[in-house]
Amino acid sequence: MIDIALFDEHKLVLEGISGLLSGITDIRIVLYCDNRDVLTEKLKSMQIHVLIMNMHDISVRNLNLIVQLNITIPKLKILIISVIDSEEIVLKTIKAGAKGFLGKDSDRSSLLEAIYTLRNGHDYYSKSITHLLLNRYISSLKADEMNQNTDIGNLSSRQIEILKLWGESYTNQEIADRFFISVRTVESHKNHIMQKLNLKSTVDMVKFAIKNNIIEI
Amino acid sequence: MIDIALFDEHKLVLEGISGLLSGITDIRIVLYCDNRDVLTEKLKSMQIHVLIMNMHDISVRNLNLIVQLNITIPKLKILIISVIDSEEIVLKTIKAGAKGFLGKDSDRSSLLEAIYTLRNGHDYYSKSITHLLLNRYISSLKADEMNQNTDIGNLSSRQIEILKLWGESYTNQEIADRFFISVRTVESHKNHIMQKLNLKSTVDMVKFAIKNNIIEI
DNA sequence: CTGAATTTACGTGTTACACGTAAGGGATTT
DNA sequence: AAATCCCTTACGTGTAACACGTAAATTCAG
Repeated sequence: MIDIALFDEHKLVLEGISGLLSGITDIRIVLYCDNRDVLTEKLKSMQIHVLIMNMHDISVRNLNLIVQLNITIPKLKILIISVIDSEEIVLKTIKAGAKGFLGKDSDRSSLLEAIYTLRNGHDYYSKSITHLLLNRYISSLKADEMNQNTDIGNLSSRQIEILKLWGESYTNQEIADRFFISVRTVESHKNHIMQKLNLKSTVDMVKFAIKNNIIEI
Repeated sequence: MIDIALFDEHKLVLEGISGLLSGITDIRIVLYCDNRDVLTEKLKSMQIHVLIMNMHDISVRNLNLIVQLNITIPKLKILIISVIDSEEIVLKTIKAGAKGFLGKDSDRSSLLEAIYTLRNGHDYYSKSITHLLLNRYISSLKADEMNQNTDIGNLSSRQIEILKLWGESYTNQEIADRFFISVRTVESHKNHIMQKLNLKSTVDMVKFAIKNNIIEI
């Protein structure tokens, strides 16, 4: 048996969703709520599996509600329903901690699917959302590839070694000790790196090293 | 009419795919190729819409082939078929420039769907691939969120201003001039930032600033 | 083998950082 | 009203890092 809570500030929507779920034997709606202020308190006192929440807009209040619920009641899975399936709203709600999102392409069967999926501990996104996220991811993958391949190859292996340690906040002296060379030599290496890459400052050198996966953020 | 090329080093696979596509009136296989060395030349001399390529393994040769084809024949859409639908192979082929990927869950109808989708200029990924990519993206989104929210809020607006300029490789003197304050004050601000955030070096300060979107890479 | 690049290193002057100290202002608390 | 906390400003002093030039030994490729 799955216990559901419904939250929306319009009672009509509550009734509509409620109707869609009537007749399902293993789904039970145990809370209807149209008041944001009492929602958290009520949810805290009950053992609810899935909260279905309608997102009319992407207000900070809504996002905060999701974040707060995830903190106070981690077991509760939040399923978002929204007619607005813009990238922004989807990404922000997921980041806030929603475990499912039903876009405007969803029907009764995908609602049920989503509830069962969330109950089983997995995420659920309707088709349109899936496409949207996927496109975004793919293009970010491709963008990644574009931004690779600067001229790390021009640096010698020694120079990269130095850069790597320096990028982990070692002092020149520590680097010198590690390689059994003089501090002045470490300085020379860094000078050469700066000249070779035409960098103006050490800040730029950090950025370069990060871009080229020489150091981790 | 869509013109297709098939590439695989095993002739059996070529015949198998060919069989799946026979009887489709608007799809025409115009090139069967089992030899990597002549593939590019033949493709260059023909006007082919979709290349179907079987990926037995994720070798550099295969990935390079995709990259090279995308450079020399940009109009050509590459559709990958593979029984290995590991994350690695999928991500790498997509990054290399493949426009579609059919995992082991695919059947004849999804092959057709993929061909038409690619011909229309869109990407196509079979269900298992879609799930795989989506999970990866979602977890990266959530990881992002985890790594956010360090204690940027503890920095005063003045301190952030200083950090921002310094992160763009301005010298202390330049920053001082811009704000009509002493160089020593700029130093003080940076000292306070380091103390407050418990940073050991300026390298760490750059990393902090990047993590918290104060400066761009 | 020869020229170019790498690795090593120093000199000298400037800039940045570390750590402490401190005064004045604004906001909040007691 | 006084005490407290934080922010902004600033200095003193010593150390570390950087800028720029120079240079020798080594390595590497044409």
